[in-house]
Amino acid sequence: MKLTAKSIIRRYSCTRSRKDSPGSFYSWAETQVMMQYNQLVQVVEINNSSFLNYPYQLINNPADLKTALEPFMAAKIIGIDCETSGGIDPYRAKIRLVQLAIPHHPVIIIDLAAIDSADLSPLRQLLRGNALKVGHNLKFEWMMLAQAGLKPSRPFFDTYLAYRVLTAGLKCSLSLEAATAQLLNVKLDKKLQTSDWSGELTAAQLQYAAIDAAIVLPLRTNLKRQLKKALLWSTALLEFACLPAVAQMELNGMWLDKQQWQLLRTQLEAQQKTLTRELSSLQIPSPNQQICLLPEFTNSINLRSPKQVLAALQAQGISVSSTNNQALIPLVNEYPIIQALLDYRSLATRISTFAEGLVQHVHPVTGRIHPNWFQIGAKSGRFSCREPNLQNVPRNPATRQCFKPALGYILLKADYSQIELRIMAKVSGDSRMIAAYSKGEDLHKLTASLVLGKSLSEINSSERQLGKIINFGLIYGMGAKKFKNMAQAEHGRVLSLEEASQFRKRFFESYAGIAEFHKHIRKSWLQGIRESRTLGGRRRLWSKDSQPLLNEMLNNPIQGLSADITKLALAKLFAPLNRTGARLICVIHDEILLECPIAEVEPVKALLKRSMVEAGDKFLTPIPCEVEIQMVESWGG
DNA sequence: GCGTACTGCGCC
DNA sequence: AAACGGCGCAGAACGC
Repeated sequence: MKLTAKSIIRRYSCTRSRKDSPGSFYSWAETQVMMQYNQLVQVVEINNSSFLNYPYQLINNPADLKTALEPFMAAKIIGIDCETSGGIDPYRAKIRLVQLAIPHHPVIIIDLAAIDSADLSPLRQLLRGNALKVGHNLKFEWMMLAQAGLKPSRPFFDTYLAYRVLTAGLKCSLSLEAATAQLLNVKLDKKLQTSDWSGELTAAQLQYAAIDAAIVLPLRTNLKRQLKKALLWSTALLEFACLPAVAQMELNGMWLDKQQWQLLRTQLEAQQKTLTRELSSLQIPSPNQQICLLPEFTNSINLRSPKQVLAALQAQGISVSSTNNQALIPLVNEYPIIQALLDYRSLATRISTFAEGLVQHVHPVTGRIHPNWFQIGAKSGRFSCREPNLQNVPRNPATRQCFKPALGYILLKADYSQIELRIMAKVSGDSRMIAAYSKGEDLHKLTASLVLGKSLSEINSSERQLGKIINFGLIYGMGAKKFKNMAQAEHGRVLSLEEASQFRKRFFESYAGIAEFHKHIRKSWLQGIRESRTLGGRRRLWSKDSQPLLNEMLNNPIQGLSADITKLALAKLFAPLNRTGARLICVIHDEILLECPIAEVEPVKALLKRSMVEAGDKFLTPIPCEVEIQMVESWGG
């Protein structure tokens, strides 16, 4: 059906009138309407407010604090910012200033160095109140205030997260400076951000501090309007609701058994030594090679250099064009040295990135690992994690067994079962998938049976594994060639290109709903649409100078909704979890890790399951959502 | 000597 | 033309 501009706008307004709530969701058809609308509208916002000078009041004694906060107690919306001395690590830095802003009122700057913690109760009460707390990257303020015994309560409006929700997929700075320049046409001077906040403060420093708290209020107004206009309000609310859980998780950190880790490291290094000897036959090819019997004098290559490895392999008569796993795995049977090479490289990664790298992030104060969690780290809406990245710790038991709960605690490890396949079933409405899930059937087995033309009961575990590769590859648009390679590399099954494309064809014949879904997305891709939406309404954009890839558009609605679901679960979990002794310590996309006092396992387990299932059901119904929870002594099980 | 792009690989 | 997607990290290679 062809839509006119007018009908798109009419249908769009209809969609917009839905009630906004965190995690409210849209039908597939509605997400299509949003996209078409956004193709029509170009929004230009200009605001010339001047924030060069902003009135403020410095508070440095208890009596003034009480008086100064009185107008804030009745406020519904408060701008918040903190300045810290001694860095930005919540376990080592100290808050120097807390700045609070309400409209038409001087900013209150509270000097925490001058006021005793016991005299801060008016501030504590204010932050615990129901007012909306607005700030830029509130995860930081939340952690710092929590460490000072001033933990702020919901609701929050984080202009940093809001700006990311609005611009997901685009390359742009998310700093307060960039956001105000872009959205308010106000140029902030951030030179003083990293100045010394520990001694006597200058008027310029105080002025700077005041502006940062004040500016987030008009920034919020602007962002809220744009979010609503772009139908991103419920996504933003979901992020805001999730924020305190993320901040708390970062403070909590995760314990690593350093002694056991050191033991593992020693073993890995010993293995690496053995492999190095096996690989000594790989040499730098040279036309007039000298034969030398002592390995330490041979011109042996650097095994971590792709360039040298490639040359050495080719010199041995092995015809390869790349030295990555994909290219080398098919050759392991033919050339034993290739297996040794692959093992060496795997060990090299596990030693440098993990054995050596990870342990450097154990915090000197807490003895735990506190990575930086980025709530919207990925264009799809997924989390990312840095310094260190706990989302890519090797799965092998010896590694993960070093991650343990604190004394008196146990780990609860909760997984969504096959969440992305279930999401595919939901968004495509594929009848065969829906029927299979409602009967509790195994989708990987089903796929294997459909593609191989066998009955379900005939499928063995190896064939099921092939089904898994097919499911996860083909739903995101994998081509026959890559599928062939993958089947060989990860499953050891050698397919001809014809067989591979035959399997691929059968897959899409078997799941006509998925084929239809792909066709639909392909169509909007061909139309040049530069955005993708999840059923939660979350949006990913592509900038004008980058052509969206079809497969990115096929993947985004699935991966993005998975993120929506996990975030809704975290938002639901946060408050009730705080009434227990359990702590959120890690999130790996569809997996949530809690550290739980042994005495509280049963109620916490029930709470965790309920939060996750409710979040899943909200988006997946009628597809059942399954969550598996394990109680374990370590992350390794 | 320093910053950046690339390769390769760990996870979901 | 480009053909599973999403990350972060380490080391080598290269350009300034």
